[in-house]
Amino acid sequence: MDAKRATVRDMRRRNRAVLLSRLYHDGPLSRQDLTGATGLSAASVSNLVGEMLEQGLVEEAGAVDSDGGRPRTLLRVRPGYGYLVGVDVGETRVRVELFDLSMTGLAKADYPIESARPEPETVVRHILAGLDAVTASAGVPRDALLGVGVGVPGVVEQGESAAVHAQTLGWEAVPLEAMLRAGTEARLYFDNGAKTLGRAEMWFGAGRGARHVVIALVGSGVGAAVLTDGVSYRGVSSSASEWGHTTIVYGGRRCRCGADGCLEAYVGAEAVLDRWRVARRGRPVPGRPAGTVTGPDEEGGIAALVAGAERSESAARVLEETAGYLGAGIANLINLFNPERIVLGGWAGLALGGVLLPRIREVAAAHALRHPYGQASIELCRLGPDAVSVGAATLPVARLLSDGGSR
Amino acid sequence: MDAKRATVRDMRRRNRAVLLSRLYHDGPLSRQDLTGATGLSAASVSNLVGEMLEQGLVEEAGAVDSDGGRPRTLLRVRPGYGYLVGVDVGETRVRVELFDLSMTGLAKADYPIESARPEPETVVRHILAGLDAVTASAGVPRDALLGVGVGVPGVVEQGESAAVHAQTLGWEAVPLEAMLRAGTEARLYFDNGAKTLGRAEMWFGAGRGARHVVIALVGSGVGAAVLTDGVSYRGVSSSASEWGHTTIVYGGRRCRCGADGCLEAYVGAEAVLDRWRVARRGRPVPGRPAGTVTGPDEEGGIAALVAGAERSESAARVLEETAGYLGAGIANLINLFNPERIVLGGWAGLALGGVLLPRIREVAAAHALRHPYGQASIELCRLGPDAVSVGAATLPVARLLSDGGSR
DNA sequence: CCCCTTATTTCAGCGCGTGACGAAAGTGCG
DNA sequence: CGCACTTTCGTCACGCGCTGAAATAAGGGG
Repeated sequence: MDAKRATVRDMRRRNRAVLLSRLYHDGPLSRQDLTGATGLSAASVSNLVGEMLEQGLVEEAGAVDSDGGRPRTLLRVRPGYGYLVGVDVGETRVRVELFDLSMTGLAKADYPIESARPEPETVVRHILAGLDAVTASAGVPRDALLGVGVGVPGVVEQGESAAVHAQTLGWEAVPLEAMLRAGTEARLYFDNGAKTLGRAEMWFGAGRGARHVVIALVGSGVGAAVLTDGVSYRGVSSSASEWGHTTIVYGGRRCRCGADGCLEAYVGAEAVLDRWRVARRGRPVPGRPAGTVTGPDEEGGIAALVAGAERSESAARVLEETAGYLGAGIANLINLFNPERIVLGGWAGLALGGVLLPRIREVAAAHALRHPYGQASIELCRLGPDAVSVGAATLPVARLLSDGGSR
Repeated sequence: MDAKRATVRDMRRRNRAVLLSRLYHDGPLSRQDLTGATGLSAASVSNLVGEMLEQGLVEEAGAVDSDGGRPRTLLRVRPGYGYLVGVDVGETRVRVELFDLSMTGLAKADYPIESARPEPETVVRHILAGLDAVTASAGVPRDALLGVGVGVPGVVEQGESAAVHAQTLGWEAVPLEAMLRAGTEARLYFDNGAKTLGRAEMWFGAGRGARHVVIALVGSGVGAAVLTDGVSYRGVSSSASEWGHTTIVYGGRRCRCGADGCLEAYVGAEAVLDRWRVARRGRPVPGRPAGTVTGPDEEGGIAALVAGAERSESAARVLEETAGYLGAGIANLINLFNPERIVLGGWAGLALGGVLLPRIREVAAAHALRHPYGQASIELCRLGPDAVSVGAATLPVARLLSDGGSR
């Protein structure tokens, strides 16, 4: 509604941003290529690139013949211009990983979390320790750190200072940004872990090249990230895309969120295993709402279910039903968001999708409207669940690119 | 991903756009107010406003005392600078309406559609006739027409030339833009009718002031429009927000779209009446999928249902169930889009919402996650269903504002 | 009528992209 | 080996557009 005014400086920043993003995403390019790709005049490209070369933001990267004439010198973003830290706050461990600008991993530190409901202070301590550890081990000085991205399980309320609501950790409005800021001067960025994974997939995985992608993640929980032109959709406070808690079976199974018939209560890993248990024994464990029966080894359970499909009729039936719910849930995403591509991931999503993908596509086709379905492809994630920290580290990179590298 | 370069001219266009939008939406303002509101320097505001005054885009509108000093002269967008036409292609009639820039209706023409599956040519002929009729009757010359916005029932595929897919009209990829362009030189804009209604509600109705709104429309069909900062969310080809065909009861009632368990098959007007019929007779008409039983007077039926709630137990039950489905569907919107406000409308939505709104809020609260629910208010549309043409006419206005009025 | 306050306009200054022109860096042919 | 040709890249004068400072306009009060 209210765009902000533009000054002559914003223009330069923006043009630097355009050039820098182009160089970053589309590999080494010559100045010539850049004039064509961005529409800027050769003079401006030369000017802007010269400035960025001087600042060490970009560097020359060889040359390529140009039949007959002066060879083009290639340019790329200089990986060593700055470093990023990506943090993955998982339910069982905190991972802190250091990257250079080319997203090459340089160091990594893991801190296991014992409690199912860890104190925020503990997590903060782990993150700060990891920050020290990875920068020290790679010999990266503090002021070369462009920023720290943190992916958390739960809702990140972006605002003056980011706060986290994570039901699974028992966190309510934890002022994570303020807490971390007390211990470091690095620029901090926060987002939901599923969304950072989506970012990673978008930049380096199955989402490459698409403008409009929905990443659907299925693990113990179920979430989604909607990404348009590289930026993720956020509502009023960024708690958007709570796909797992949309109603898909009105009046159906009780979900751990307290509502009935959530998608998560049917296709979340716990829920799938619980449904399998019911299918084998004939009836559910009484008095226990679905989803609370957390096995010590859900991953093994899902693997067993997938493996058992050939021999066991109950396993096959549960899988078939899961494909049904998942396909309908994906059809909902297609109808609501009309994406170019749906990327299914998460550890359970990958395990189930590996065998169920064709069936999921069929069900989604039956539930979605013909037209949007025809424009969407359904694929599996290419990066593993470890990419959460990669995606978190792209948060400062995105900032750098959209700022054009202004300090 | 790839923003476009900026030149020094883009800057001026954008600053004009910022000023113009401010003036348009926030009523008469003085130059002084504008400097504060936009961040531009007083010199630039004066310069830009002077230019726009000269072009007749804005005009002075009185003055207001400023304790002790020179009074501020107020400025506003000049309503007669240009004129808009909004077209509402409904299922029973084509309405063509002429507005000035302040959205004051100047002339109107309706053309009934007899066939349930009208030929595109017929509709095009009506639109062109209406265009002539309204401009002639108001004495607006052709070159004063800023543009024509058309709202259609169905999916608008934006592209080189807009095409329309409207299942209810039996239209498949109708090249409406090309067809109209053959008969007029006006600038043409197309969007789904529900979305244009959402735009109207956003600019002049219940969405005013909110940055992030979802408009949920319930009539015979069910649709939604997601609006962020005044622009509506579109997917790859803008067929986004097909809320009515998201699955809410897995394996449930057959919908006219062919899938099972769509929201529309429960809360669409036809579906509600069908459910009521079933509730009264005890069983459905066999062999007839739900939703195809189009009564001649659905509106009367819904009114009767609402009125009958006090006496008839079956009516009360059907209403209660409807509130449940609608609440769950709205909760899905809240969870997925995390809006600031949900606006329920459409003729059936208003009729049902009038009595069911408190109950719908309760159900939505139970189904949505606490956090996003807490940030969303649920309200009723303020403008009637006739606002489709108003919303359609805002399409060219939006273009004017974002262009800063450059020719 | 003069002074004070506030709003608006004027003006010099500066940043920025552009087009034109020229330098740089190769290739191919005599 | 040198010259012509091709293609890429850098430099410069120019015009546009925003800004801050100073000047001017428009009232009110004494």
